[in-house]
Amino acid sequence: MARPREFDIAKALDGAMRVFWRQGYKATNLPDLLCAMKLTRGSFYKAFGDKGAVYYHALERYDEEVVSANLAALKACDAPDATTCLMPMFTLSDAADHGCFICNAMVEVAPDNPKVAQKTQEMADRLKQGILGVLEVRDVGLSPAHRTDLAEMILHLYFGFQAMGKSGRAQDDWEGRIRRLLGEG
Amino acid sequence: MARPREFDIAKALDGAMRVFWRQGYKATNLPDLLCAMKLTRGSFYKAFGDKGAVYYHALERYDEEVVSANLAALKACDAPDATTCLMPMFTLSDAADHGCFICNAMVEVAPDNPKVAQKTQEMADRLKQGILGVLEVRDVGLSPAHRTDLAEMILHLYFGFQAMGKSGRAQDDWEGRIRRLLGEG
DNA sequence: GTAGTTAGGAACTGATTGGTTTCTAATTTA
DNA sequence: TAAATTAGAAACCAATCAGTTCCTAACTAC
Repeated sequence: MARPREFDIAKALDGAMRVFWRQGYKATNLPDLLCAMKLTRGSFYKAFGDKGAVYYHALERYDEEVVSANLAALKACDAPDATTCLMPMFTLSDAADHGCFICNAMVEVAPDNPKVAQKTQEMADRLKQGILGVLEVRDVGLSPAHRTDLAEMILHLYFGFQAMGKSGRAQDDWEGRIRRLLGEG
Repeated sequence: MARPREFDIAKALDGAMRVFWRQGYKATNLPDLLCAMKLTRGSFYKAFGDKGAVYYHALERYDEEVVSANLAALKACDAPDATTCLMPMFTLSDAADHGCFICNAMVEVAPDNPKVAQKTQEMADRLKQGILGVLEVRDVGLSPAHRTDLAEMILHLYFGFQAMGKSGRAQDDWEGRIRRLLGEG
């Protein structure tokens, strides 16, 4: 006894993810957000509550889509060396030329939003585990502690890379660097 | 034949630097900014023009004060190993528990402000040169190209470290990692 | 058909935004 | 003393902000 929802919640959140990813939280106003979600104000507030809630859901979708796809690619890689598998993380694709949503959320939103802070940490941990998995399958000579350290360093390199990318800095030869870091030179 | 300015421009910009550093550009409104600069609206607009101009000046002051102090410390360090000299960069002091202003500006402002983008790149380059200086005095066995690569990696590690720090993540043993990265283990 | 829920659109709220103007009083140099 | 410039406070501006309300129309299940 009710008219069914016409828009697709997942698709709407996809649009929200994209616009928050590109513009950040504060810089995205309601009209921007509604346009990206293809929703009107009424439907928006009835379905999601408020802007902050949608931002969190957008983070969740980034986790489910982008991060998961990233992890799957790391896992599926069959190159014999770890560097080759990790390189895509250090190639700014056209689709992601606005940086990494996790990094953006950490810097802009996390400091005064504990829920977002925790979510970004969880996502960073997932990435780290993915990197660790790549190392475990290959550089078997390393001690587990050393391997964890390397994964953490690559994760930090990744975030630093993403942050600097947002200033438009030209990117350099990361393959050689990662290779040397992992002793695969 | 004119009443002299009573407030200290440098001190006012210092206050602006602190509040922008802590809160970011968008999250800092005029009342916040005026309070931090200890200025009234009238004096503010007459002396500086607008909020955006003050943000840029705040970045410049960060460069002159914080970055310069950082570089001076790197240069003055007399420890025999590079790691010991670089470690302070990876220790979040109380004074800077809101991260690194350069990193914040890169992520929040640089994407749609070319002047800020260029300034952050210049500041990052200064940091890199400082790191490079530390390496040049010590690890003389390295080739120049390898040394530049290492400096760039440490710079990226630093920015990644700062970004992740904003999510409140507990910090781990960076001394061991840097030491191993530089072959000083 | 009717109850219940949705969509879409528009109007509206109260608060806040960055920025301007206008006033008086103070302080300087010539 | 007179011209010039500042400080400080307040009122004011138009625009924008997130969020609410109200309306009609559409749709589904009972």
